[in-house]
Amino acid sequence: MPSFQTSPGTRDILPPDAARWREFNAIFADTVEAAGYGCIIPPMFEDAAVFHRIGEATDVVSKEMYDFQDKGGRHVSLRPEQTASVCRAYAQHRPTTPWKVWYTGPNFRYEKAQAGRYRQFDQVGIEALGVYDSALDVEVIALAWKFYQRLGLLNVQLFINSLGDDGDRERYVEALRNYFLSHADALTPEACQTLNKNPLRVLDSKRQGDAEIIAGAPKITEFLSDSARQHFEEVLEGLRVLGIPFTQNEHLVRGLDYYRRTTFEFVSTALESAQNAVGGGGRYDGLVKDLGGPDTPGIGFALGLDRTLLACDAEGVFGAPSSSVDVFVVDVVDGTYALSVTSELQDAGYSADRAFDARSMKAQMKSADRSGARFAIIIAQDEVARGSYTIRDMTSAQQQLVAKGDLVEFLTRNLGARTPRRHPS
RNA sequence: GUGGGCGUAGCUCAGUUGGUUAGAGCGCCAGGUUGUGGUCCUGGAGGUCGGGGGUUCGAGACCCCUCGUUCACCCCA
Repeated sequence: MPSFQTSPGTRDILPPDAARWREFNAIFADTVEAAGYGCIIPPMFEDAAVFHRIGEATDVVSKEMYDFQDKGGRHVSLRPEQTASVCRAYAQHRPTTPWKVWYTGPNFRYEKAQAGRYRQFDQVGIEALGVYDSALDVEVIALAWKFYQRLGLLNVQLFINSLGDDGDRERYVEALRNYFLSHADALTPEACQTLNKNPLRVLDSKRQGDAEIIAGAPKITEFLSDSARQHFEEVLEGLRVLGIPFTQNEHLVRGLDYYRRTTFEFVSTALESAQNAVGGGGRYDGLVKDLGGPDTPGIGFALGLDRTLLACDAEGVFGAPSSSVDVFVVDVVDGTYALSVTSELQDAGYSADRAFDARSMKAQMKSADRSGARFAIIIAQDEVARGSYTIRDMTSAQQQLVAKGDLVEFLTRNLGARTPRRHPS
């Protein structure tokens, strides 16, 4: 056993998996930037009070916060999500609206790890602030849907619900509380505890014993104001226009207290583990105001990177990219030729690797094979004397001599032209 | 936080009712007429059996504690 290993709920993402993560983020960025969302990078920790706005009664705040006092006595917390940070950023910088941003990065929750759940977990997401229009709800949901499609996921189901406005939500919660209290003897003890903290979340119970009572509970739809109801209808109609299939679920309440009106969740039906929600989001029209900013509507979603990749595995799509270099330089002279040839080829835009420690030609060829390189460039005394290097095509095993000054031209002919990525001047 | 399963080589795992120097496959390294990979053959390196305590003449096997991991609950992505 090694002396040190990763802390519980954290892990190393090694190659080639990390390359897969990068690809995941790149596809996400392409998808949402095409709709006008700009990248935002909020800090990984901030004043714990920012996150308390998520809701004191939520598990995320009451028992999962990674909070501590810093050396200056400030009470800070590692972010458990990024929505609150984005709203804090909006209140702090007051950008013009609509303000549409996207993010990626790790979040932290002190939970016990299990399949698809970690203490440090990555999410990608978008937030759009300053717009009440239901068309924005549709755009946000559609972008998540589009992204899943681009990954190749087929077995993702969209559940959607409306929690109404502030007043609707309060009246509904009250009605639920009364209903559940009158049936408290038939509920599981766990559900009764939840009832004390937040009656809404009793609806979320997966326990068999609660199913019957929940089925008879009042429906949110009966409490929606006319404007909230109309807004919701418009969202559903927009989804139909785009041909995005959805299932209305009146029990979808989600665990964060700031949600208003539209809430939605993406569930992978390919996942057999308990954590099968791969993404979720909704409107949070009061959150910016709660954080001391102007009364500003907002909507967004977050997708769990780890879970979405688990879903990809379950469906056999979006595998880790195969990593390979263009050429592998085998130098059995003294290693200095490999040094300059790899450098020269890299400057020309080709990826080139080599072996170290003056290993035998056989050993170097083995490394060349493992590197996945299409060509091995072999340099021994003979080649040095001739000023031409042996190039071996690793797939056909054909070899030929190429003058050392013609290497780039040879690769251009066989692999296509390349130029290294540079910052445009 | 609660409950169940599991910790033996880098990886996947064997290891008989407790009994000598703990094994295999894969991977890695080195050889197989010294200029050549992917197949094959031979050899080699690599383990304080998660850690600590206990029972015993003797523990990788049994007991306790602990740490880690995994699955589930709770909750969430």
